[in-house]
Amino acid sequence: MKMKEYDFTPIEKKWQEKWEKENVFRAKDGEGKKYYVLEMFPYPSGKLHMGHVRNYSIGDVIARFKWKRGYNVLHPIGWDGLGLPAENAAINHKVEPKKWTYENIKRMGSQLKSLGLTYDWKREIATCDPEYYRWNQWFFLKMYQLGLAYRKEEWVNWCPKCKTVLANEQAKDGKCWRCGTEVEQRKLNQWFLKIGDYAEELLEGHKKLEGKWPEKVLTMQKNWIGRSEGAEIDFKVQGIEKSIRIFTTRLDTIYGVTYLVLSPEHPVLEQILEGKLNKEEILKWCNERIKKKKFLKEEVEKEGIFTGAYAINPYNEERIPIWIANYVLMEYGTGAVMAVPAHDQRDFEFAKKYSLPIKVVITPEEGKLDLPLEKAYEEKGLLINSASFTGLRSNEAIKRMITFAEAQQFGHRAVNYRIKDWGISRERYWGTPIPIVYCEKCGIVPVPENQLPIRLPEDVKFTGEGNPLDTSKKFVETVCPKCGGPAKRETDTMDTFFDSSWYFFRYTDPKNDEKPFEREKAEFWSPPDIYIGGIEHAILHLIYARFFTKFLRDIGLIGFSEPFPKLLTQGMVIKEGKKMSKSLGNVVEPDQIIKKYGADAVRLFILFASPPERDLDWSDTGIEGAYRFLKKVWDLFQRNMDILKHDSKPDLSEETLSLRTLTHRTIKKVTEEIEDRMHFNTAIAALMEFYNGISEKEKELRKIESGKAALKEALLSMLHLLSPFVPHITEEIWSKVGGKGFISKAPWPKYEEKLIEKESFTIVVQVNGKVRDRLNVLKGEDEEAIKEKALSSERVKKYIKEKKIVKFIYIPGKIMSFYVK
RNA sequence: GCCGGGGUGGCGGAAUAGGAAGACGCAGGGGACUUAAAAUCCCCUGGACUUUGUCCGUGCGGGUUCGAGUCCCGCCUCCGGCACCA
Repeated sequence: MKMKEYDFTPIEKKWQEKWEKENVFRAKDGEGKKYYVLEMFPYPSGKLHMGHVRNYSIGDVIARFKWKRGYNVLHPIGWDGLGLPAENAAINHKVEPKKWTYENIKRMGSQLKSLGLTYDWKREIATCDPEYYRWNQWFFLKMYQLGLAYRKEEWVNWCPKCKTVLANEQAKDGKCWRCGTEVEQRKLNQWFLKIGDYAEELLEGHKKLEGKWPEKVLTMQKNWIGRSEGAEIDFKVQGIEKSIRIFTTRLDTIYGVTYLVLSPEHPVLEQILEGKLNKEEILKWCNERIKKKKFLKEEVEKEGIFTGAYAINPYNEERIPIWIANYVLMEYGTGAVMAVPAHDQRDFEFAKKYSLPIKVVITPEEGKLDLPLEKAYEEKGLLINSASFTGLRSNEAIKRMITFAEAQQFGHRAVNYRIKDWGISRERYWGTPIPIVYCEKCGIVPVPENQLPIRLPEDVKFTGEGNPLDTSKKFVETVCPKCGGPAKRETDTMDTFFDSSWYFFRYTDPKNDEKPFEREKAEFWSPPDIYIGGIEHAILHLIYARFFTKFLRDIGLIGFSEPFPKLLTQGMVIKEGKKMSKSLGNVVEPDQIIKKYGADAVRLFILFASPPERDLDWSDTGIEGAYRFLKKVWDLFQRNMDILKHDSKPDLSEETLSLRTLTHRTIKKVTEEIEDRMHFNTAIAALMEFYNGISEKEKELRKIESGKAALKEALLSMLHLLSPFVPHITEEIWSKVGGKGFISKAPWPKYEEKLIEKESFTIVVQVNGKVRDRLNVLKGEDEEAIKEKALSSERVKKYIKEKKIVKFIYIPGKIMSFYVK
């Protein structure tokens, strides 16, 4: 008999077409038990990379598993279509961003389809579609009404090459995240969202996510939000009315303050320096620091300058000098710091450099400080030299000192956050236009809702300099919605993180042209039951989306607060321990691999090689192994076609029992690995063992009727268990053996508990912790009988001899342990 | 510096609640089939030794326990994040 060979190309094409044509994976609003699988949508850069393949294969296994478990599954895909590369393409290759983007979407869409993913393509969205970004504009207007969106002049990171504003996180280490150019500081009018208003809630919400999000991500977010408790205290300035407010977490050290320090950008400087002879000199010094201060890689040498002014410590009325120093940040706290050189290392270094006094006010509870100090003593301890607070422990002193400040009205308890408001303005073209016009008469005027969307104009010039939107007269020149007079449009567009902060709701109602989405639909599907994506979005995207969800709740569009109750962050795909990159020349192209081995083999390998959260080392021989396995599976089914078509029921006859036990154990194992742990590598390993077990017994069992039935049960179970991982080959075999409909939707197999219980066990016998023998024991044998067996074993006897058994432990079904002396 | 997460054969990884360390796969070695090769199949594959078996072995050093890759204490090291945050 000549067997048909495994020829994946036509098989994969055939089933991809069938699935699409017969609308197999359409999510149905409002029906049955729902399951929403979400993967981070891709930026349409032009082609799929292995990271995408991994991300979407993981999601697809879950989606297919849930379909087979009878769920109504929403598994959508879309495109994070706006962003800088489209514009760079326009500059470098003279292609319009729109054309470039949609061509990429088309190409990447067909790449995704070649992987056999279960997306509901009817729900495909693209953020660059005016029908999508109009809702960005709509949300912005709501935020503006609520005071959540506001405009202010702010120092911003400016990339001189991209000629754009960068968020702090896009300016890592002082370099532009895209082009690597050194970032400069500029002061510009910017639009901001008050994410700071939600800082506490964002932190509070983590409690619900514990155990469901990777701890790493939660910690990163916590650090990012950076809550710290302390007090704000006002210091009067001698000679002027104004006082300077500082924030401190160590109020217990306030008797050790020997000077105040202001950030070079501090607004109070103008007043303090009024009338001082060297005012200009000092301001010039400040400006120099502002320009270069941010994002320098190494720690900058501390530098300062005396203002000539003095402040009064409200606790002891002491007169202390006011300095300006480069180590104080304007964007944290109040931009002013009380300096306690004895108990803060930074102040200590500064005080040493400029010969400022160092006054010890905290001493350890046990032992003594060596004086003079060689470095600051930053620990908490007992207060000394602190008037009526002397002798108190730090924590108690802080409490009492705050109470004192509040009673005297020069200070109060305060909480500070590191997280800053979200600057969304980008001086760019390929983004969502901010729906604001500037009227000479009326000032800042929001565009009325009925004028949305404000579309991106097409008569723009891409020169690589400045904002292309400024070059479109048609766009810029408009009329004021309020007075009808001439006005100019805002030409800044929104940060693309705005687009990705709510796209997962749009999937639930993607064609709605009256609202962003229907609440009923959004709430039927969302929140997504699982969200899968790269760890690189641990902070920004995931915090913005959480913030956005709380905002949507506050305007009544949804009724819950956390968008992603369960998060799976997958590791990178690397090769030989290194990140894949063009410069290293170690990029593996999904297209070529699919062509050579087929989508099923690629999926199988990528899921088998490592658990999802770890980095995955791509291996050219590993993919061969996956392909080999599929060929073996194919052949196994080919040569057993007769059995599979035969009508039979497995029984409990003795010679089939071990295979039947293996079958049912494998069902259990694979089910749990997918459902509970999402460790697909071990699920696949179990299936390979299953294959080995079947092929070992195949010949024997084919000879008897009951054996054929057991084989049939095993083979069909295997086919179902394999199908979420390798959907094409299993669909093909399913159709060959006369399976009804699509295996993709046929019910997942169930295991029988009674077949999983083993008839006999191996009991390990240890003497003094070392394995000395293994006993075969039947189910139901009692402890005494087993013990007797163990003690009569020659191997065990040898080690016990005439020694005394001091301790004896028996763990049923596992181990027996003797401790002898 | 601070906060996370790791470290198991030649390699990717497994061991889910403290109970047989190394499942499964890759690579390697040997054999079968073949004129030959590919493909396929079978066997071996942590180390050492005095090889019916014994001892050692999960980054290092201690500890708890009948029993530790797993728990505790102290280090080393790699990766990631944050970093003058008052």
